[in-house]
Amino acid sequence: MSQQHILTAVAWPYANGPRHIGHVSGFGVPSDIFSRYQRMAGNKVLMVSGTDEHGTPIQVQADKEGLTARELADRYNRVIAEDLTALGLSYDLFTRTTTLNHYAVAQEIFLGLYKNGYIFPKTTMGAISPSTARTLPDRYIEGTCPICGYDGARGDQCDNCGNQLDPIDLINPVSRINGETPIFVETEHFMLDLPAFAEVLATYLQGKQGDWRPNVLKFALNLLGDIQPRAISRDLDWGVPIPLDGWRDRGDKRLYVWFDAVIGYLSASIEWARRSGDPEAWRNWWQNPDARGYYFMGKDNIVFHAEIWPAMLLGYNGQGAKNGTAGSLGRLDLPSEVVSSEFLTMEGRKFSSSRQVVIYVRDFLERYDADSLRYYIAVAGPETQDTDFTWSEYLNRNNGELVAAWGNLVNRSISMAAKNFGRVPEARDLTDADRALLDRSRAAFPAVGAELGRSRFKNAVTEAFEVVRDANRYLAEQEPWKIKDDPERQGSILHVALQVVDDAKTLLTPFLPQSSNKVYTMLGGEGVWSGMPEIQEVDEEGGSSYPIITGDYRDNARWEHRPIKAGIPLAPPVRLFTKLDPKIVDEELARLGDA
RNA sequence: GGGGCGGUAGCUCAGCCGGUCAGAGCAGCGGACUCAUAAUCCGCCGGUCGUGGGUUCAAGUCCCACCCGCCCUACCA
Repeated sequence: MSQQHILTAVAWPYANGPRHIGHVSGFGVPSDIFSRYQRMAGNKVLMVSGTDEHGTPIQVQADKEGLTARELADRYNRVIAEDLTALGLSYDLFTRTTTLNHYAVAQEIFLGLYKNGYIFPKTTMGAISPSTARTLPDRYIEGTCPICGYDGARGDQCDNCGNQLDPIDLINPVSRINGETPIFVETEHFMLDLPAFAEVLATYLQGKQGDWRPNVLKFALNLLGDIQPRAISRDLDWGVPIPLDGWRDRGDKRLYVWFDAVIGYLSASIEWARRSGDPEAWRNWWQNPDARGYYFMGKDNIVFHAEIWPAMLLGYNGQGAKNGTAGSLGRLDLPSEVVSSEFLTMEGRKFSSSRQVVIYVRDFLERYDADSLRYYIAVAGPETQDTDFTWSEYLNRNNGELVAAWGNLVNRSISMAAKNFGRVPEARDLTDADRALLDRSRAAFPAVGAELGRSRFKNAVTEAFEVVRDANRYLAEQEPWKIKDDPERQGSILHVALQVVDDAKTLLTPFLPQSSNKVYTMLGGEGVWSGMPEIQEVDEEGGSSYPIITGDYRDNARWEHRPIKAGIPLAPPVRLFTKLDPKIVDEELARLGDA
């Protein structure tokens, strides 16, 4: 097998509240399916992420709840980490942006860019709140539109006439946070010189032709058309300090949250290496021409991952128009692939926490199984276009596909064999039909694997399920229950069926790790088949502690057919999935807001 | 305002470079079977592929316009 180093960089969930199933359908589940497959295929995967905890929205939410930003971040960091663990997402490290390590790495990247001349200061006009002295971002200001007279216009745009606005032009501008009138003052910020990377970014992106999903590539290339310098600092006290003399100790200037958040991929890799006992190990994924970096996110993040983050890396490496030299970490690799998902909607509407058009991961998992949600997202999620989540569709998928097709295949095969033989029977004198099914299931490994390798999860899971359907058809045709007078033939049929169940279990492991582990055990497997993540409490330098997600994924799962052994004892099967009562559809719909 | 994505059977969705591309699953209808969480298997029904033009021997599949849904973005002045 290939033994390639693969970095799975998963978008960082924002810690201003719990995450809903739309969020995890965009970054969480796809990235985990991908990582589990890559590990099974023999590659060395490093899957990292964490909570994104800086920025104005966190501060605003904290003010609303009467907490400090840090307290709010602590709360939701823990909630999110627990939810992602419950979903079975196999992070090597899920950390957070408020660690000392992250601050240090983010500042190092800033300094590298600064020294190479890709960051410059600039004075602009900004709105601040007189009572708190905090800056108000444009979208937190509203007033009357100077163009159409609409009185609910936001500082950045009028929702009524669609025109772009400058908050300073609004008539009667007020803060959306507390209603007071903002004042406009000069403020100095640092800008990232994105135009200096236009050329090299174009070359980089052109090289991805045929590799990335076309919509992502087209979008990214298009951005280069009018690329502009972008502010990477904010007037805020909650964030990473700016590591320059005269700025470092200022309480009112911080790095822009997006600037520090994308650096998390690197800082988390470094933190993982330190915790693994080999502090230099991260370099295998970041400074290795044979390594590949896959970034998973929702479509709203493409600009940050396909343009800004590559530009930051290029600048740090000294590879932009102004050249320069690599910083102290050394030259860093750019993303190999940016895998963007579209958006999930909820019963035909946008997810909206305030309108209660939402189902949080936690609430979902209190009532339903993680594998069941993972399956829905894999087979019906927003992979290449927006898709709609409906409870009735979820019920149908769960009951019709997981329970009736796959769960039932496992159940009928094992219980028949357990009842009649008490063990895996011998296979003798295989017929053409037997061989056809066995060949077919074995051939699914390269086919399904190819789809997984290019992040086509919907195709992959559909193809894996074809094996399940073929196996059910095989049993219907062979009718092993009718030939009790010929135990040899009956045993052969059941042996074939169990072999294909075992193959299908392997093929479905990236999607359904928990239930696949059950099948593994039922068929006599020992040890851990597919490793599951766990929360660990770790200490920060200086005393405080925080939860991380990590896990031991050196498990037995391999992406290959394995012959099952005749004679292995079989017990009556346990049920893999829970059949849902149709009435849950109305119950869940009743929980949604009307709006 | 600019850019992007999508609009395919009742439902959820596949359809890459134009020519078995008109598909899958579910639902519905009719059969078979009983090992299995009344699960499974077979068959049938079902779409002028958002609208209107155009290119082509040939267009969901390319071009133009329009309608609808969604996403991103707006420096400086």
